Amino acid sequence: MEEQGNLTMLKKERHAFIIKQINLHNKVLSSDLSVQLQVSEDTIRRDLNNLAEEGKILKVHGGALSKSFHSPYQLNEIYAKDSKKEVAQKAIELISEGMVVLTGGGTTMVEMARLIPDELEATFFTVSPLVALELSEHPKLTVILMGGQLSKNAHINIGSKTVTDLMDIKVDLCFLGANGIDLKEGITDSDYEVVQVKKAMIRSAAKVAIMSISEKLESVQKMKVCSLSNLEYLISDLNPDDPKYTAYSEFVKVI
Amino acid sequence: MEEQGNLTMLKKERHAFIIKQINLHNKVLSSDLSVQLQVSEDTIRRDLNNLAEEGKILKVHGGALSKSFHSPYQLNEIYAKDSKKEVAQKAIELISEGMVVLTGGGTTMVEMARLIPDELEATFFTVSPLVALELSEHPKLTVILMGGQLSKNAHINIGSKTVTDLMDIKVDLCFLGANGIDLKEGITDSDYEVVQVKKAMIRSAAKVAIMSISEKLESVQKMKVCSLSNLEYLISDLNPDDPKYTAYSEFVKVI
DNA sequence: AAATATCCTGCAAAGAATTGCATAATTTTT
DNA sequence: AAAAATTATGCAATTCTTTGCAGGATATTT
Repeated sequence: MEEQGNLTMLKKERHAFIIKQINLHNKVLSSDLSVQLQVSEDTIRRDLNNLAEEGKILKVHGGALSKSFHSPYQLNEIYAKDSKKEVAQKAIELISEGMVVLTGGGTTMVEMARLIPDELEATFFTVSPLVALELSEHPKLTVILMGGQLSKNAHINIGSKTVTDLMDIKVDLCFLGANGIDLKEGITDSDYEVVQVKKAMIRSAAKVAIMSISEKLESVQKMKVCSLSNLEYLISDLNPDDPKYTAYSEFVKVI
Repeated sequence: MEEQGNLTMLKKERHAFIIKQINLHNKVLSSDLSVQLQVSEDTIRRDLNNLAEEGKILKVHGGALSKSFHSPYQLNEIYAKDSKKEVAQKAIELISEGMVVLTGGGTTMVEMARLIPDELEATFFTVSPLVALELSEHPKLTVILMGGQLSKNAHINIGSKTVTDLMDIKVDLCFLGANGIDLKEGITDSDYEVVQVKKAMIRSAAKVAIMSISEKLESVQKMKVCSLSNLEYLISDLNPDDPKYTAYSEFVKVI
């Protein structure tokens, strides 16, 4: 994540970087940013003031904090692990204005829902009630929850109704979590009904992105969802040029 | 859950940590916090003073206490919750083994979902993702979430998809919240799309029960959902023989 | 009432923020 | 394309905050 070397970094770029850091770690220090962005602390402070005026961060002595830090929900809130946030952040960068997106469930997906910038206008279909609720906090998104029977464990909607309803939609990009990812076996999962829904989701999407923390690479579950060739993107917390990734990069865009 | 290792902890972070501890244990000791947060007790005391000035905690000799037991506002909140629990409990008593039930959204409905006894085996349809998630914690229930577009405010699914899907189901009993209840005007609500969904829910149900805290009696909203004659039950926190209820008891079973 | 623990006040050092100003970069106008 | 206007950046001097500590005051316990 070397934003340096680029001698001219525009103010807006720095702002974007700062926001990203805050989303990732919930806080930033002026001193750190000064080093990372190679500008004086004065400039950083001015940046932080700008962002605070825009209401995007909470400026405090020494740096700034995520706004959600102060929200009433904060108290019981358990923040996602940084690696999940990283995955979520990378995923969001694939979404562009006006897109129609379909998402599965899981904590990484919930984290993604939280991190979507306020300016983005898009349509989100989801099979997860939890993701739907999180997305519904967003000011500009249209959120459509696919109905169906609730799975006890995965907290997503399943069953024939969900599958047939998915046949009626056509989306630009589908984000899917995965329990198993393997070079030969592709994407695998352990629950029959969940697999059916994931398959239907993939059929409805022009492009599919798998989001997963790197721990799940090289693991295989009982049932196959799809092979790697069905995928467009593989998003994990790894660096795209990580050696663990090279074999995969022949089949999918690794991010 | 140690916040250390992070060499610089900002003041606001400490405050957040302290609040979290107080919510967890109802009290904190300055000496403990000094160790946990790796700052001098003086700093802790200053933090506690800050938080006390902001009215968030109650500072006492040796540390601080949760304020929640002393604030009249909190008491009201708890009281309001109690009356909702009462309504929810009465509603549950209408559900019998094997029934197929349909529910709307709202805090009372969520409360009901929590209180359903573990032994009950039944099928629940709901238009509320929140209620669905709560119901899915139950060991024996089958939960089906009706899909649709998420309403920003009411947190229920709305739109034509929801309405047409509701046409396909037939349930024994439908539980509905209400914003307005009035002898002449019947059940009323303020949002067009919400009203459409509620009407569809009523059409799908053999019997309809309105759940509402008594404050909402004698209030009228802009749009009509149905008249009292369409209802089977009216459930509130009032006693069935309360004088406020007598007029209603000619049209519906008051509980 | 003596011993102990906790609190408060003022102080000094370190770090952070602000201000004004000079300089450089960028955009707009000519 | 040059000139002018605007905006962004870094620096130095000043001011403000935060923090830990010392010593005295105030509680709390025994």
